Amino acid sequence: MSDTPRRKIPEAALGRLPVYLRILVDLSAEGTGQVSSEQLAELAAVNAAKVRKDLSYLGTYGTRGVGYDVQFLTYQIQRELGLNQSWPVVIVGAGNLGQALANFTGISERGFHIVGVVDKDESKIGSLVGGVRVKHADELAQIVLSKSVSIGIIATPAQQAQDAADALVRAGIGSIMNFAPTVLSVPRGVNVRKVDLALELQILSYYEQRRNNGLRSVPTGEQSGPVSA
Amino acid sequence: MSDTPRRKIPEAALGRLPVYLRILVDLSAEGTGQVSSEQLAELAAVNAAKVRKDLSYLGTYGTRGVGYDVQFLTYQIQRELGLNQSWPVVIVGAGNLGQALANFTGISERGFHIVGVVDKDESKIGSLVGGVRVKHADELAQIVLSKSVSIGIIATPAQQAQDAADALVRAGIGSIMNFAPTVLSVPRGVNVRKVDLALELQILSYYEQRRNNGLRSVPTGEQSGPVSA
DNA sequence: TGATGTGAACCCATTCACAGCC
DNA sequence: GGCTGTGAATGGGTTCACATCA
Repeated sequence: MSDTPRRKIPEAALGRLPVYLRILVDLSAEGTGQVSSEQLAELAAVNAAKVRKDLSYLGTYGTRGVGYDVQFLTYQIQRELGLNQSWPVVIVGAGNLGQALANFTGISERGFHIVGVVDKDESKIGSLVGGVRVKHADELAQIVLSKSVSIGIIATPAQQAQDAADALVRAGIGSIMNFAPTVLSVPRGVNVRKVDLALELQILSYYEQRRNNGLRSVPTGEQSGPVSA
Repeated sequence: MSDTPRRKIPEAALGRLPVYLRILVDLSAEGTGQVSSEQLAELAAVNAAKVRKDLSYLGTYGTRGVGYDVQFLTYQIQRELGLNQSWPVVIVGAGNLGQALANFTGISERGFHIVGVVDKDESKIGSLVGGVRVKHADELAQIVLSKSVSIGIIATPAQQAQDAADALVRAGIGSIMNFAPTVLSVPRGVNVRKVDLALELQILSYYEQRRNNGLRSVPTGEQSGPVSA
């Protein structure tokens, strides 16, 4: 009803909205004003029917016989994703990854800004990463509270990830992005997303192994191959 | 057949195998020899039936009434994922992210090793990251060939990601992990996986927005956010 | 006419529930 | 008795195909 759909979007469709969004922003930069589901599908490397169904969860924003207005659709997706506000984010862990994340311009360009980076390691405290000074992990709660942070990023080693999660939850954070290779245990209601590099590589490894089995011999000399008693 | 299942594992199940694997490795380190589907499920935060079905794709490796042998199951998962060999990996892009990835110990600890890092930026060439010297992007094909690399990681800015992909494919690589916020276009048969930080954050943002809507005052229909002035 | 929006069909993934084996 | 392995049931996601409307 009305034009603010509060029904929830299926997880799978939700995961594609940011992809469409980015494409729309690019199209807009090129001066494109209208786009069809077919074109969007092409650019996002998915099926056109899927695009239409995904977008239909937002509301009825297309024009039959014409397509979608790029600007308008951009706005609607942003609003639905909550990107019409800039979310303050705190990063736990100032190692390689934490620093890379803090310095990653894509974050601030897309609706988020880093308001704090904390670490337990005294030698890192005080250094400047991503425009903020690294503070001690003990100050986490204080930062979360004073800056009304609701999204936390865990970029610690695996051993400290659960502690970091606990601290974030205790501080009142509602959503966690976990870069540590651990399954976090958090109370019901806290959103967690996991990004795991090694895990993704291992999946690639599986497909690559299959590719090679049909085509060529084993890539590395390391070992005799997948089969061989 | 029989003992070596060459049928392909469903994508969804495949994505969970590395999670089980990591848990098994941890269990083994603690000296645990046997594990039940129930315990594994608990640790992986999934349903026990799912664990059993997932593992059943590998073969019949459990013992009814007892559970799974940790060592043996570990080996079987590793073998199925192709992790009984160490895959050489090349990284394109030596910026913040590329450096963080190259220095990430989790990679080398889990069946992969970095054999090359390339960049177009002259100022980066020659510097040492992750134990290897950064070379010019022109040398990519030569590295891929001489080291039999089949997995490439794209850690460039969005604008250069497609070029990087093209170069990797031309050099004969079969699998690509894409960290750039772009939908890559590659020939059929090349495996691509995308890891997109901003995209994941935007999904969190959606859930966080919904959380706030039910619980606290809305971050204001228009903006003003959780912070407000 | 041309492209959206969507019921219906299809397909894959998850979960159930129990037969089978230790 | 206990726990795995798996058919069968369920549920979600994708795709089809067409009614609908600018």
